[in-house]
Amino acid sequence: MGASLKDVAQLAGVSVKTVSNVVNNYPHVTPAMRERVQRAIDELGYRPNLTARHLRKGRTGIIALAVPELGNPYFAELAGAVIDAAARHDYTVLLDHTAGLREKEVLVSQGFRAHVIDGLILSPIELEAEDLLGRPGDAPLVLVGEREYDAPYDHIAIDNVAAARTAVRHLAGLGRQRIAFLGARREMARQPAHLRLRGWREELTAAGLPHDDSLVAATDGYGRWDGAAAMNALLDRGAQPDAVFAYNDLMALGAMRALVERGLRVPQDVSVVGFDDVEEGRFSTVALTTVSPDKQAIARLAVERVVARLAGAPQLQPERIRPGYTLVARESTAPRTG
Amino acid sequence: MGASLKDVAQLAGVSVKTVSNVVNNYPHVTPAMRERVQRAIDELGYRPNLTARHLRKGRTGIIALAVPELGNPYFAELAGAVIDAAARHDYTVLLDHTAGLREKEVLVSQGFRAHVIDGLILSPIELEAEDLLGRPGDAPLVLVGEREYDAPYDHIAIDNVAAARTAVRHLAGLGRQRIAFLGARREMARQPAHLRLRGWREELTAAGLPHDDSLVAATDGYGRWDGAAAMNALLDRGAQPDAVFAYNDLMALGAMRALVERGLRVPQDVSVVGFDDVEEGRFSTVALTTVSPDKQAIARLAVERVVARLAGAPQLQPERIRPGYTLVARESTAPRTG
DNA sequence: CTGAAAGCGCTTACAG
DNA sequence: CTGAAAGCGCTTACAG
Repeated sequence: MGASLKDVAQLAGVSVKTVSNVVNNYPHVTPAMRERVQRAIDELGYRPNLTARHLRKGRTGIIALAVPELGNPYFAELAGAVIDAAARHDYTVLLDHTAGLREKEVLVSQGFRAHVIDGLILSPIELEAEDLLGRPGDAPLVLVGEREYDAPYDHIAIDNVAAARTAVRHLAGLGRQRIAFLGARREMARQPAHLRLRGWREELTAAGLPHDDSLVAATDGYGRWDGAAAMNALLDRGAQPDAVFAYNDLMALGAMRALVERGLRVPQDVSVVGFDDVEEGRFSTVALTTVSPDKQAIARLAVERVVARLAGAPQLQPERIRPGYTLVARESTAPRTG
Repeated sequence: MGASLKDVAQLAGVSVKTVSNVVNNYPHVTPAMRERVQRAIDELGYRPNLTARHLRKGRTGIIALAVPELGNPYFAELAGAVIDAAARHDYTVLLDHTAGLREKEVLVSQGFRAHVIDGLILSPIELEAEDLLGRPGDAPLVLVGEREYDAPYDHIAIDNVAAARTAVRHLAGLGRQRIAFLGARREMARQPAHLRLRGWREELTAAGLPHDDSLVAATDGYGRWDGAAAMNALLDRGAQPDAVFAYNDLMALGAMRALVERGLRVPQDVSVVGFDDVEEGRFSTVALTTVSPDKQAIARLAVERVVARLAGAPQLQPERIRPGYTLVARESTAPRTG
């Protein structure tokens, strides 16, 4: 049991209000009074009970972040950036992961831990727009990532179509003609890879290249293993790509591994481009070319948006915000010289 | 503004106690009463205010986890496992990272967010035993990882000396004679690599191999870049190792990258063993041999320990708990055949 | 099985 | 510049 405000007030011989003033650095307190109270605080080892404060103020200073999978370094790096950005606004971060399961995403979006979180940043995979309809509570929700919704919520995401086109253009510029796409899904409509696949298709057309659907590999997940499996499936059915654009770095890395195992050389035989710019791609034996979204900006904007809404920014319209990205060319798409 | 218990009670024409009984699934409530109350709850869209509950009960159901760096996949994977383990006990996880900075670790260990977290799991890098002395508050603290302290706290960590010896034994068994260690620090006493370096030294002795200090590379950090830099430094000073045991997988991966850049082959010229078994090592072009700590067990045990202390387990002595580990041999230490 | 009331530890008008 | 008092929304003995 720690000491309470009342205990401190009693020891210092003042009212709780005065102690509260001191604790909260209320300016108009005489130095003598401040010192007297501080002495009592030190003596008792008093620490304010934040829970009581929360109840009283209706705010906790905690925002939740829910990502699909912390094992994916993209989300781990993003989470780190969100924690830092939140700290700059004196917020702490409650972290949850959804495994990309709609059910879990719904649970989270409906406000898990009601009243203990002031706001929520969610990176959904399978969530549908209708799931967002009757959100109870008033904790602001900010969406992050490549899924798009017709829903009145802020959404922070780079322009995935344009970014994908940049990647494909890079490959086409290298003279590659049979550019595969790894990471589609069976039903395409609203899946995460949707926009990147569209970018792939658009840019192929722009480059005057046919888009051969046998060069598209569908997967169930988005990890290294899925990338390797998709690559193998493609090769097994005789697709013979000379380049691969993968949904993300993890899949690209898995694909590279599969290529090497089959005796194909990267980049000489097959060029590879990923998406996310996770650190690991910089250190793979063949360093990975990738689309690098500005993760710091994504994290910062998401947090700022939550904070602005909490500050009651008047008439803040739900907005689609597009942070920047760059194509980082590395060894996996080095021009054929040797 | 959500509805309160009182609002529900009023609408249902009962006392708040009765509503509380329903909300908390108190068994002795007549079905008719339960239904009446439930109807009022539904109508008002009532959701209990957890903050108030927390204040009243003195518990929040939140435990904090502080790791050095989420960008290190080992910690990201561990964090994921902790979140899952905590969920099994109905706890949510507040996540923070310390960058391995003593100052931040002290802050965290002193109970950041007092009263909002019920307990704390901390993986320290630079924290000293004395920093743990006058911990205020009574939130249980469980330590995790390779730093060891003479302090009355639970500590979950695999046997780092034995694990390191296993790795070095594996290398020696391959006939390697000049086994380098990557990841020491300038002042060795209490640094994280301490125990693994000791294991390296002990096993070298046991194997009848001299331990040449020129084969030990010190680093400042523990990332991929540090591993590459340490490897290069070692090679630059003409050390000529035929094997490398790195403090962790990230450093091992960085070292492999450096070796390849210098035209050295892994494993033919230099065998490499890491530590952590992060998924990325399974997919590197040369799959990485590693010591694999049982992360699930570490996470589970840490959470269980916090929960047990919160449940007021009587006379629970602070304990050092040692989860298991295995050596996973992969391509980076394949026997020389070719 | 249900109700009336106190209290968790704060903050904040409202006085003075 | 400081004090007395109400109230945030729950839970929990204590009665009945």
